[in-house]
Amino acid sequence: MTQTKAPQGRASARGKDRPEFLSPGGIATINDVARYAEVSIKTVSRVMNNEPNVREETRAKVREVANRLQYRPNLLARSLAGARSFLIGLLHDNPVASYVYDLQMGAIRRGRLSGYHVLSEPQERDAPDLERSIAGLLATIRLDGVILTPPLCDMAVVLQTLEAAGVPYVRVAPYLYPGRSACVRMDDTLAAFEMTEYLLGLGHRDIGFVLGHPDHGASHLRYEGFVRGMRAAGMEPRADWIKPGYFTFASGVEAGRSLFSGPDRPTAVFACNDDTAFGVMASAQQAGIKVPDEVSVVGFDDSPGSELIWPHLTTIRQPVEQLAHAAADMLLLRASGDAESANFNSLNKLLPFELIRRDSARAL
Amino acid sequence: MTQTKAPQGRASARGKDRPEFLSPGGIATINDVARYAEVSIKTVSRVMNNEPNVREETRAKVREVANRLQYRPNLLARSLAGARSFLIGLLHDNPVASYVYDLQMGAIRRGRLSGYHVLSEPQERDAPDLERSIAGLLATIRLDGVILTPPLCDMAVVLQTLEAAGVPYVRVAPYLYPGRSACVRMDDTLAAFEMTEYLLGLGHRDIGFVLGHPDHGASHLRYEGFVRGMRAAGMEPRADWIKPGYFTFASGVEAGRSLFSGPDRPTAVFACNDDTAFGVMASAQQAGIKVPDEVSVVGFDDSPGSELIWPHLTTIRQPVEQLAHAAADMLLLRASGDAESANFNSLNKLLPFELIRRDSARAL
DNA sequence: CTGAAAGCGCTTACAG
DNA sequence: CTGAAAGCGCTTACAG
Repeated sequence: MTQTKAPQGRASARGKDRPEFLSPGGIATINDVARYAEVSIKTVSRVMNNEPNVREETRAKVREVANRLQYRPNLLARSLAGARSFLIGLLHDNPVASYVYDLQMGAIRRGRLSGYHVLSEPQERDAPDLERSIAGLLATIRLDGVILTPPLCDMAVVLQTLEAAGVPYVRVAPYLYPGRSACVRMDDTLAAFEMTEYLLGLGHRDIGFVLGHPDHGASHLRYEGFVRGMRAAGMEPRADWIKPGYFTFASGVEAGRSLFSGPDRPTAVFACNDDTAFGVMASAQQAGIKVPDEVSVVGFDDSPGSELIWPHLTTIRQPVEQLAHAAADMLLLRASGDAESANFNSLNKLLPFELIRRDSARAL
Repeated sequence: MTQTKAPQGRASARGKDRPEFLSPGGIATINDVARYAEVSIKTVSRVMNNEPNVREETRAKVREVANRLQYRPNLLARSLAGARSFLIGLLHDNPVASYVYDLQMGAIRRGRLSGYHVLSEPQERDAPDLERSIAGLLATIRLDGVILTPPLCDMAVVLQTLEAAGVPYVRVAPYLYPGRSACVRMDDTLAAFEMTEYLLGLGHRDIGFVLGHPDHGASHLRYEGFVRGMRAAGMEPRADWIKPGYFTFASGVEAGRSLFSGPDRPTAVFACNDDTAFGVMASAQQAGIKVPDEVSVVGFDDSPGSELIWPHLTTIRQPVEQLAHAAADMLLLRASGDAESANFNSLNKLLPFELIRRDSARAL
């Protein structure tokens, strides 16, 4: 009963005789709480997990002791013993830092509501050992779920690896393999359609388009929206005004150079993302063509730079953080068993976008 | 010996009779490897951890089996049993997404070399329960180390909480409490000094300065560099040209509005970071003052926007990713016991910056 | 409503 | 050079 051992560090605190009083840097365990509350560790476990079948009086006592000892269940021990790891992974390979950052914050914020943590795992989609890398991650850490972002979310090998490991995943803004998994998206095609309508409404007829990276589904969806928008107005896009692009500033410069090379040029350019639009604007300025007086330029993303550039960029605001928040939400609901896992894969959430009118597009 | 049980999921695979053959989604454990290699789990453990005292022949056999079964030690189990968690935390509360993102990538990349993962943990510095939040994190997950970023790295309560929990930490770009912990930094003062010299070299004498957020040590260090640079040239900064700022675009606009309000205005403005510089440039343009023809503007950070804005921003490039890489390096060396933990707290690494001359500053 | 036992997949501390 | 035992801090499955 009366133990005289001095407080000890973690390594030496092994064995049945843990110090009677927690050492300064010592962290209380379920055993400490059980001992002080004079119940079994199973009862402590029940209280901490809000399980039923505990007398209210007992529950209160355990809570009080846990509070006093500042007890926090060890996540690692819970993971090892139980069916959940309280960890979700965010797999990404995306050049736009702000996009990845926002996704991450969304996942982290939703995770915190349920005691979950997020592991940010960059992956290189061209790496020859991509499969090994992901499979290794899943074997090393038992993730309760994974959020897959473009372009990884459209790679069969990635999906297969996750499925083989039996790890639930939600895809953000997927393009290929519809219905194969739970998804969270916004309607890229509709957004591009509306942006096209907006340009047409400003009187533009000669509209150029700069494609996005072909690996990213969004490139194709946005292009489709552009084409549909033109056709809905009885027009056909001019093939020589459709330029390749890679979601980069440089590719926007390149596209602009080509678009603005002769006298026969578009009065508006729709770039597949903001960085590309910035490049287009830069090349216009270099060519002495004024934006928006002589050419309107619009983008897609509402990235931080869009209010920095001059003139401010008209663009589409994506609910990036909310997408990841919703994805994490699906995963956590499933992990907690609240959701019907049966049709988990058919979940498909659509979030709204917003057309942000700034100064880079103007009536003809 | 001959088990007829069908492959089972994780939950039902408990007990001594694990399936003889791993189920499709099943993950090999140390027991599987030991059984197939006909050694004890301790020997497998030795091989996986590259410990000595294993016959080369035995080692090879274990390696072969581990490879065949695609065995990966379970991180959670290693953490629980051992002294290391293979997890490091990155605590941040910073408005600049690209800064946090780069730090994270640096930590992740260094971590991977040693099988470590990074937990990104945003914290609100003004939250009343900041201490509880961090202490809770540390109690929940046994982190092997924490990387502390500005402004959290200068908050006594944060340092105390980490120290009380006995978790080693490295501070990135700290300002207060020198020598209290291992640090990684660049010389903000010298960088600002050199930027000031550069402006002076261009013939500017009337130089305004926009301060950064007072919570961030970098603000003070950079201001100090500016003052020193001026004094080294025999000049004293004009007090009415020192404007408050908060590292934000809006505060740059505000500062610019004030600086450019009358005819008696500076010929150059040194903003404490890029976002602020962008704001200063915007307000110059609104006031009809041309950059760089009528006023030079320089920033600090080399953020993604600095090549987007027109004219391109002259600024200081910080080695952000490398800072976090170096911080993680210190932590991991310590965790692996290679480093002398004794003087760990006196480690202090200085990384080089670079003055990036672009187009926003010009000779008078 | 409560608890004793077994086990998660590893490492530690020892013994030989 | 190798292994048996105990333990990390929890949850699961079961018994009462």
